[in-house]
Amino acid sequence: MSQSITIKDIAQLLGLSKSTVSRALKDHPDISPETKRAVKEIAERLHYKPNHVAISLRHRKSRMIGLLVPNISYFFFPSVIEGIEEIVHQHGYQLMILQSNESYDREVNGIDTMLANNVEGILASVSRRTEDFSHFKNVIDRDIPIVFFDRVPEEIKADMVLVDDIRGTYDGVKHLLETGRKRIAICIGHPNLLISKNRLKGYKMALHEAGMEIKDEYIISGQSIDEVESATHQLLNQDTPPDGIFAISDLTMTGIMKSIYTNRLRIPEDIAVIGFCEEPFSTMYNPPLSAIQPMGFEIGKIATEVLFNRIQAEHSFMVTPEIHNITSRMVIRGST
Amino acid sequence: MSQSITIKDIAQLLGLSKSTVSRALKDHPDISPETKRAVKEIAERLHYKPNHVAISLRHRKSRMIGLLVPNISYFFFPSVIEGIEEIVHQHGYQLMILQSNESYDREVNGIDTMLANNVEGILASVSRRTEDFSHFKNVIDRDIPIVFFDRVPEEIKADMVLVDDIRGTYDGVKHLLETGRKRIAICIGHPNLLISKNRLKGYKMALHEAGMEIKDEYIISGQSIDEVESATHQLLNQDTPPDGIFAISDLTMTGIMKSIYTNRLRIPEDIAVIGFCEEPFSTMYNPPLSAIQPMGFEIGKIATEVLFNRIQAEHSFMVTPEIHNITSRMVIRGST
DNA sequence: ACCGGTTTCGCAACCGGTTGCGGTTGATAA
DNA sequence: TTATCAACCGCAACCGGTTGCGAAACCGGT
Repeated sequence: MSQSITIKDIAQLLGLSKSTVSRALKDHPDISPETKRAVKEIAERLHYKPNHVAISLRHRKSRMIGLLVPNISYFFFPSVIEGIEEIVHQHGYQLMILQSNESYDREVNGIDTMLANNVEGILASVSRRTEDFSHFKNVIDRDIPIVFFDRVPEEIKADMVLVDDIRGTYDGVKHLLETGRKRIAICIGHPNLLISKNRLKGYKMALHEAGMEIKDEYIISGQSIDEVESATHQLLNQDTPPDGIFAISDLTMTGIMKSIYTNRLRIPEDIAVIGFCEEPFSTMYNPPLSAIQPMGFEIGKIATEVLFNRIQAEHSFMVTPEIHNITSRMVIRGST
Repeated sequence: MSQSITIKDIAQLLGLSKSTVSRALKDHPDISPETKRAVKEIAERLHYKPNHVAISLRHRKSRMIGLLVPNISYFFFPSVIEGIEEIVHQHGYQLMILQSNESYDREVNGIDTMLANNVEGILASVSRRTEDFSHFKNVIDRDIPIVFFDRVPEEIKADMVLVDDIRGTYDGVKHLLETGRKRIAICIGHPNLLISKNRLKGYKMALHEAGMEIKDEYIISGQSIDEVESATHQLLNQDTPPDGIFAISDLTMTGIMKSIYTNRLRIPEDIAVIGFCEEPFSTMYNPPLSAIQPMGFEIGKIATEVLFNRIQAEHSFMVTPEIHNITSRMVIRGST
């Protein structure tokens, strides 16, 4: 009972050849109805399950999509993955998830194992430490469709799906201005990432448009909750502390809120808070936060749809890559 | 440039046979040093990468571990996955993650694809809707090691790794009692799950030991944040509302806190809160929560270590299954 | 010159399915 | 009776590696 049963077993039991069994199982017209019935019945009875590995080897196709993410912990990416899974399963594919953990080596490694496992397409969000993108060029050279999302490389020609970073930040900061805030700070992430640059750009645009000065001491950053928390602590304890703050991500938001709590500031009386923040986190705080929803679920869905379009298209490399900007939604709650 | 290069390509280029190339690449003693050098050099130059699918087919081994979880969204499971990945990668294996999304069919399906992909071992946390466990028996019959964690089936003989649910809840409730709370409520999850039963048991033990009555109206439940929130709302607005509440999980904690916030109750003056809650969520609330840390990271690590022990042992089915209880850590913060 | 032993490599089967092509059988038409 | 053709099925190669076994080539010893 320990070995799984194969086409050969069925063939021997019925005195047929492997080929006949194989064809019978997939309703090939060359096979007589009686043979088909017999084969299918015994296959059913023995719980025959085709071996994906063998099929993958023969067809050079695996019905698997590779997903490369920096991490799946806590924020944002879980939502993206939910969106991805929905589409992937609609197509009868499986998802192979690899985490880079923000390590360049593991990212390269992950791409390698995906290729070695014959994935038919790749969804990727790059590590913040990645500055050499040749492993991705490799994928493209091998004609394997790849779609980047959220954290995208600037210099690669491929499909991209991302939130409208500039617009989202611009809207958020503008909303702070409209509610009367005069000293608005921002906390950004790793400067390597395009999203950091773009979100900072949106911040500056909004301030500039309002004729306000951009002060360097109101621009802080951090890679972890703790780093953000202490950076925020410094920010809040300077001579002219900000009266509004924009958080670039769920992670930075957490650090900021912790610092505000320990500084016993009242929200929104003392300081207003808004930023990119995914459900359900924005409503875990007290008061619930006004937020720009990055809509990870939609990003995942759209990126996967784009990917399947490429997979199904012939000569996908001929089609020019597209950039999809997802417009994020701003929800106003008690923090502004 | 689009096709990946194979052992055959190298063989032809050097006028050797496939077998010689294969052996040269893995330093087989039968091959002369010069041949090895030549083969390795050209393999390097052509970026030869062995095809995992072919190897998997031949060896009936994939160097892949299958992970089945209800979902990877938001709470708890991401931490577990981090722990799992650490060990899996230490062994040079890859992780294949499947989500059941709390659906029985998708759980069965997920197990099937894992088997079809020749995973060498399975880590599983069952869906709350699962009541028939024959798909797991299947795995065991095929001699594929499987380790359950957190949400484990009661009637299957296999290794289990779980937090000490009874003890954790007992400790938490006892702590509420020690800080003077008299009317302690609990919010549990789906009654199908052993963890719900056990955690409820710990709650009753603590109350019983203190000579206190167990009131049904203080035992609420919910499957989603919204359900928990409205159940908590009812709980808090009855004639004799509780002055302490225990949350069975991060998810229920979120619903409880939302309800407490909207009811404008003060923590811990009006009501004390404690429960199973993973970092960093327990510190996102205001005040930061006293919590029993389920230690997902450790669970993942230990479950995976147990699994690899099984994989490496011969006749793993001979060894009697073990149950590993992880003692959770209680951290007291501002909410009690 | 012959024998035994080592070194080095190739043949072919195998893992589990898939598929082009060719063969056998029986019925039908000429 | 024989040529024709469809219906049905098997042979064998293939995907990309792995491996048992045998063989050729070369060695030194006698």
